[in-house]
Amino acid sequence: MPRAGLSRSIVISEAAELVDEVGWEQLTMASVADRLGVRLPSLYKHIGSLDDLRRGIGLLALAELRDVLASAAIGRSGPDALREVALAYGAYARAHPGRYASTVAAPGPGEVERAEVAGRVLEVVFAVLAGYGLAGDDAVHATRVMRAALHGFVTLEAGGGFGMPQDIAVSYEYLIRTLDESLARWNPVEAAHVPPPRRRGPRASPA
Amino acid sequence: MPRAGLSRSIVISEAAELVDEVGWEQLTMASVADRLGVRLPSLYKHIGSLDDLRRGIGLLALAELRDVLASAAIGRSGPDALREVALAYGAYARAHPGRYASTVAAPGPGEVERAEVAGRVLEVVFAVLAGYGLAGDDAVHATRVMRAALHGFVTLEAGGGFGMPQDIAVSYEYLIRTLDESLARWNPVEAAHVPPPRRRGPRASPA
DNA sequence: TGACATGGCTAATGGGATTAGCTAACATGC
DNA sequence: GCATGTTAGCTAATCCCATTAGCCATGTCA
Repeated sequence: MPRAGLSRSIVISEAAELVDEVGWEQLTMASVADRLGVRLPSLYKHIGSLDDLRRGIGLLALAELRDVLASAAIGRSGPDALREVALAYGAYARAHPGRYASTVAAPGPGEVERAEVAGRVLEVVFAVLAGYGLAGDDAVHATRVMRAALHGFVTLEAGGGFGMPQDIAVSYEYLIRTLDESLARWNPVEAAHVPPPRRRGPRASPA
Repeated sequence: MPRAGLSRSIVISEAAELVDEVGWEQLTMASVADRLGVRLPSLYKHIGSLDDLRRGIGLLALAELRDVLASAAIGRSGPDALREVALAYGAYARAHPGRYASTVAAPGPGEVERAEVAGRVLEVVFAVLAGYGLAGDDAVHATRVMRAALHGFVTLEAGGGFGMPQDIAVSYEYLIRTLDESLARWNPVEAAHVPPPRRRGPRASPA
């Protein structure tokens, strides 16, 4: 029985390929073993469990995503940077639907490494927002708005949620423009709109 | 052995409760059977399969969501309607995370009923957009932008994706304002921004 | 070369989905 | 009230996947 020459990182990359083909939900240890040409239990020499494998893919994907976004942002700023980053984000999600899905789960309590990588993705976004003069609380809220919009779009697209015949790329351009205008015109939301704060008492600044 | 008095709709509503408690991914026929106090195979007298059950929950949730949104929109228009609908959307997703997750999957080829209900949700959104003077292609693109933003936000929130301490409700207000401004200032994206059309030749109007 | 660590394997366990087939409960017509 | 047919819930059985235990060959390294 010749050795297959596996390793944790090989298993994870192969699983990442697989998950892009069959979907995040369909990932099984059995299918990964099949693809690697080994018996199922052999994987446990490299991977602790299916959950462990999923976390590994998530980590890989987050790192890739950060690189992709950073490359898109490099040498650009303001609307230009926003647009390129948004396009790169959408392109990554489309090219790697399985990996992309893996990036969503938040880091659990013990997942220091993941929190770190996720933080490096945030850095890129913050850099883009800095081009709009946003920082501090504003940047946090703006990041959420931006992430929500991009993530929601690619998720719905991947899920086949856009049934109408209109061109999806055009819709994405509208989304980017919406974000651009919002960031460019950013200013505090009126306190009146905010529901009564649950804690910490009323806040002087809304962000 | 007294009868349990089950029916398809009872099983589905009970499963919907369950899925709100344990999460969409964790739904199993076994746990539903447990909760209903019957043996696992008994469910198959009412439900075709786990997938069938999931579809049933999705249908139920979509109908509920439509009602919730319609109620929020009633008697309002423009920014007011937008805001109330957005808040209702977020409230539903927070109150029923499992059900909400079930609404995402697009109707498959044979799922006429689901497509119908989903269409009725869209009607509500279109009504809101009409308050901004949007119709036709514009309304389709605007709907996608709006859905993407709302869906992305509640999904990330549910997934624990917002780690920073800033108030999430405030971020949501920023999101709503972003949408409001975008809808109010809606106009065609410049053709230059749109990547070369893949088919149907170049389009005169971008939408 | 020989001992050791380790990767891949077979066997076994446990849980969930699904199907087949039994039987008691209910409805219905007499 | 009783015969009859339908059907809901049950047990038993099958299959697939995750995970663990323990065997043994491979490769390393003194």
